[in-house]
Formats: sequence, structure tokens, C-alpha cells
Amino acid sequence: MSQEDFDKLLAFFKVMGNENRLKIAGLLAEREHTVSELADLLDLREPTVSEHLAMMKEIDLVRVRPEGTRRVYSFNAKSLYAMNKDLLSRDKLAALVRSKPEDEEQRILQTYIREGRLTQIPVGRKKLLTILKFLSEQFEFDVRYPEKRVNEMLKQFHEDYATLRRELVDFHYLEREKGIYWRVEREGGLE
Amino acid sequence: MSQEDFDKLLAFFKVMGNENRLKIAGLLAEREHTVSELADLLDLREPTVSEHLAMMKEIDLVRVRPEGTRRVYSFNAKSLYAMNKDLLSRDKLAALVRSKPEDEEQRILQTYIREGRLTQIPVGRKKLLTILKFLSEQFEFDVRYPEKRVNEMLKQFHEDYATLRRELVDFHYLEREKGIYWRVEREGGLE
DNA sequence: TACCTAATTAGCTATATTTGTAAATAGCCT
DNA sequence: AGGCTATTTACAAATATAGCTAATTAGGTA
Repeated sequence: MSQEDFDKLLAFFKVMGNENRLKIAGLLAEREHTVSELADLLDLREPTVSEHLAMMKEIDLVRVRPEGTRRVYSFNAKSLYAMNKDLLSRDKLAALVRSKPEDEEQRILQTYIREGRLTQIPVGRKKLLTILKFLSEQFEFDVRYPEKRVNEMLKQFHEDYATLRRELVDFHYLEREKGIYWRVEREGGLE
Repeated sequence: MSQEDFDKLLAFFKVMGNENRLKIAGLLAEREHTVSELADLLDLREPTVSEHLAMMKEIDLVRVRPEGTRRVYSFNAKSLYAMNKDLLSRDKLAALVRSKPEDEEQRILQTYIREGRLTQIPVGRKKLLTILKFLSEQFEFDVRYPEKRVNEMLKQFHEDYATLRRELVDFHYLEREKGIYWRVEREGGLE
């Protein structure tokens, strides 16, 4: 994400992160309004509303149309749509910094898994997470696994199944309660 | 959109509308970090970062995992996507304040139209727009009406057809050129 | 236990934001 | 032109936010 994109996104959040401006956006999304109408509806003075509208116009969130001595403000849906699409998309946010995670994960897995067995349990956090993610994928969602079964499954990959099991829980790939384990969607990180 | 949704959206914008918090979001989207790492990267003190993270946690934008004496923060992508999907659409924003507009329009029409005639031409903008919308619906799209015909049609509703005609044009329910009128889709307003 | 490190909480200050009043501007009407 | 209205601009007051240092809490370790 470029500096420009960052600034644009920040400006957008700043503008919308104000109660009255968000209300104005709502009112304008419904239908166009003049400054004094908005002032009435929001119980604010005209200059205040005018100021808010100027900020919203700055980022192209609203449009103005003069009508005699009034100014009719309308919501620029396109702007919101573009923002939504371009800046808030999964890709953009992810691309923020991610550098081909799949490739790197593949490389790590190839390094540590030979003939279906873990050659060693990596120490580096990133490597460990990749391995744990792979192991967690051996489990299905919505299935309850007794500890014994978990151990058996993990022993396939490494003698020290207890460490693997503990790490899987510690890093929230598995949840545990009363000796029963189940897979959960690990959030954040190298998902 | 409920008050709850409004508050949620507002809180989200408020949190993301700060330069350092937005940077933190970017850094955490890349990979998880501890408080002091972030403080280093952003050139801020730990308490400041801690405070920012607390705000982000409040709206479930980040997750924490204790690791010894550190706390490892990670980005909760799900939260962002949910926000993006559920709350940022135009419909949602519009619904922000809409209180059954159809009902209200019906109420206004019933107030001002008796036995097929306008009892008076309302002054309030909202009421006026509702009446004008109703009147505009007497005209068909893609039909060219000479002024004389427009006057006749409007006279059915009120003696002061000239005012109605002018308002219909002023508020862009009708377009006029060289004495010929035609109905257009009014944009923005009470469509 | 005592000590160390990391993080959070508390309390304070500087800055930014929001809002209001008063004055200036712009369009319309007589 | 002069008056009227809606809006914007200028500027000041009040409030909110962001940042700091210092103190406290929590976990790890000798």
C-alpha cells in the first residue's frame, strides 16, 4: 500500500470518525439536503455543518449543487464504493506487507517434513507456526478429538507428540476442555 | 441501521482515523508484534502503544496472546472484513436514519391531498418534495408535454398550477426546454 | 524471596478538534 | 441600488485526544 493510499484511507476514517459527520453521511445517503436543513436535523449551527460538509467534500464524499442561494448537498456513493473496493479490500490490506506467504510456507514445510515425518520441531516462531498450521489441517472442524486420538495423530509426524499438542493449543490452532480437543480457526498471524 | 450499528461503525472509524493506530493495523496485518516492538517501529513509548492497542482491542480489531511477560498482538482480519461487508454499504448508510420513509410519505400525502385535490402547497421542504414526487408520477417518462398540457394536469390538483410547475422544474422532477416539459428521474432525493 | 523485564494504569500537559458567535460573501428580489 | 436569505469565512472558547513520565502490576528467574 502506497503512502498515498495510506493518507487517503486515513483521511476517510478521520472524516467518518465523527458522530455528526457520520450522521450527515447517513442523512445525505437518504436524500439530498441543504446546509440549514442539516443544521436543523442535527441541532447544530449552520457554520458547524458547513465546516463538516467542507471536510466531506475535501475527500469527495459529498457533492454540492447550488440552487438559488442554497447549496444542496448530496452523497457521492461512488466515492464510498471506490473506497470500499480499492482500499478496504482483503488484497490491499493483506498486501500491506505480506510477501507471498504461500511460497514461504511451502519452503518451510519442505525443509522440515521428509517422507511424511517432521525432521525436527523448529524453534523459530515463523517456522513453528507454519508447521503447526500444517498439523492443524490434519484435524477437521466440528470434530471432537479425545486426547488419546490427538496423540496418535501427532505421533505420525514426530515422537514428541506432547510438545506438538501443547504448542497447537498454545498457539490456538486447537482448543482444549476436559481432555477433549477441537480445531478452531486461528485468527490473525500467518493464518 | 440500528443505533448499535451506528455506534459500532463510528467506533471503528474513530479507531482507524488515527495515524498511529492505522499504522499499527498495517504492521499487525503483516505479522504479530509485541507492544515494545511496535513502540520501537513507530517511535512511541510503550504506554502510548498500549493505549492504542487497548482501543483496537475494544472493537475486536486485534487479539492478544500472552507469551511470558510479553503480549503478542495480532490483527483480527475477520473483524475488518465483517465491518467492510456489513456496515459500509450504501444501503446500510442510508438506513442509518431512514425511518420508514414510505410510511411518512403516505402520511404527508394523506394530509395534503383530499378528494384528489391539494388542500395547500406545503412550505416545509420535506413535505413539498413528497408532494412534488407524487405530482411528477402523474407524468410518464419519455413523453414530451407542452406547457399547456402540464398546466391542465396540474390544475386538477391545485389552482396555482404555475407554482407547482415551477417547483417541479426547480426540484428536477421535470426538465424544460422551449416550452416543452418531460419527466426525469430525480437523483438523490426521495427517489 | 528479591530482582528483572514487559506491559498497563494513573495523572498530567500539549495539541487538535469541534462548536459557537460575528462578520463577510453571494444570489435573488423589489 | 438596497434588502433579504443562505452560506461561508474568521476567529475564539470549550472539549477531546494523544502523548509523555511515573507508579503499579504480572510473569519469569536467580
